[in-house]
Amino acid sequence: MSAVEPTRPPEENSRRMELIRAAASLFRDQGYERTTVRDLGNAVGMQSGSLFYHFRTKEEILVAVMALGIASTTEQLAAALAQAAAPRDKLAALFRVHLNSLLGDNQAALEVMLYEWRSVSAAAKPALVVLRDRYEALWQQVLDDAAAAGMIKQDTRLLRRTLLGSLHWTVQWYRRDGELGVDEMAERMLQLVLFE
Amino acid sequence: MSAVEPTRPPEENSRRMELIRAAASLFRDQGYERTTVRDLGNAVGMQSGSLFYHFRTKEEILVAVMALGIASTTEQLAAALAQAAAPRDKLAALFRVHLNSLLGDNQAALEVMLYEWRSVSAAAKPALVVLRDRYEALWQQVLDDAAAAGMIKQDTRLLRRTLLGSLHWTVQWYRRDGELGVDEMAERMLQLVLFE
DNA sequence: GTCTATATAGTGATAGAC
DNA sequence: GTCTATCACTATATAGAC
Repeated sequence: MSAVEPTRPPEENSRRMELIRAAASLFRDQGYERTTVRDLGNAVGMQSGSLFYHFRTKEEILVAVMALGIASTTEQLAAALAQAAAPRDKLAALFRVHLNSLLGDNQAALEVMLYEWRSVSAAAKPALVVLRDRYEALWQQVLDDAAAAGMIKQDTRLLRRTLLGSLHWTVQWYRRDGELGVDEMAERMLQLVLFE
Repeated sequence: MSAVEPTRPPEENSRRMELIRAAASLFRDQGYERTTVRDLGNAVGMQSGSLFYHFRTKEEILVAVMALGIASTTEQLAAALAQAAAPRDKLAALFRVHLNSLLGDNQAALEVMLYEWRSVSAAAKPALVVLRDRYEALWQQVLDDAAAAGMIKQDTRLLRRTLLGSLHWTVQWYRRDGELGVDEMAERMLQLVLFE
């Protein structure tokens, strides 16, 4: 499988990345504050003290989870947009990529980024904000193009914020065992914003 | 001012309510987990041990904050809907009441209800869910009427969830010191969903 | 109803052996 | 790179005086 993801850095398969992924699930399920370093060690089969060989603090783990969540989502969105030609298809990509990154299998990191923001220290925020702004800039561009094509409302800056809010909040009510699939829901949410 | 709110229970002015309001602010600003009982006592000028005369556990305070947040918002919405006649005015009331309850002065309780849900024990959730469902039922009725009148899209159940998500998320980006007032923003967000 | 004092348990992080 | 052992601290909650 090594040839499948040739562009990823080598740390992808390291112990450190294994820890980040385990932390993402725990932080999502229990919250950052309620997850102890003992929980984290347990999840990867090591003692809590050993974690601090890989990370200096618990917060450093949180930041790594968040950076992974937003960066990998941005990567996926950029790839999807590159493949889509029509404005309608680019719009659809926004919804589809975001919801899959949030609600899909083994996708916990983006949710942590969105919902544990308060636990990030002031020192660590700027770097994450840069990543988030990069993601939202992709959104803004697609929305502006769609508005120019007369497909959606013109108030695109507020529209971007309301749409992202709608999508972010799905984690609070979406049930994976329900009738509605993620891609299907992405399409229906897109329909709500299109003129026709 | 006692005649202004004649229907409120007597506990409104009690020490208990004072504590609930202080807790709402602290939980909103720092999060429930990061707020200690010492913080809470400090905020109302008492020792941490004294809190437990009024509440059995810290979680009981959280639940009281949430119940206040959702119940008082429901009350305000019901009152606003009773005064609005046209479907357009009822729609506007949904946005206006919700945003003011979330972003207005001294309005912390609803935000706590929305963002600290994970810290509520399974035993305490059902009672809060009843209150939340009552609030959302008001929304659903107004949206159904507006859709029947041809003012908004027909997929009103998903629309309710996306709109509430949009509104909930405003706390993450809205700046009270910015240019945009709460009522003005409510109107613009309404515009985004109206056919014309 | 509030205080002081404290029980009980858990937390993040460190030091040094291996 | 991981383990064992533990430090230093903080948390919620309780007991009994006032």
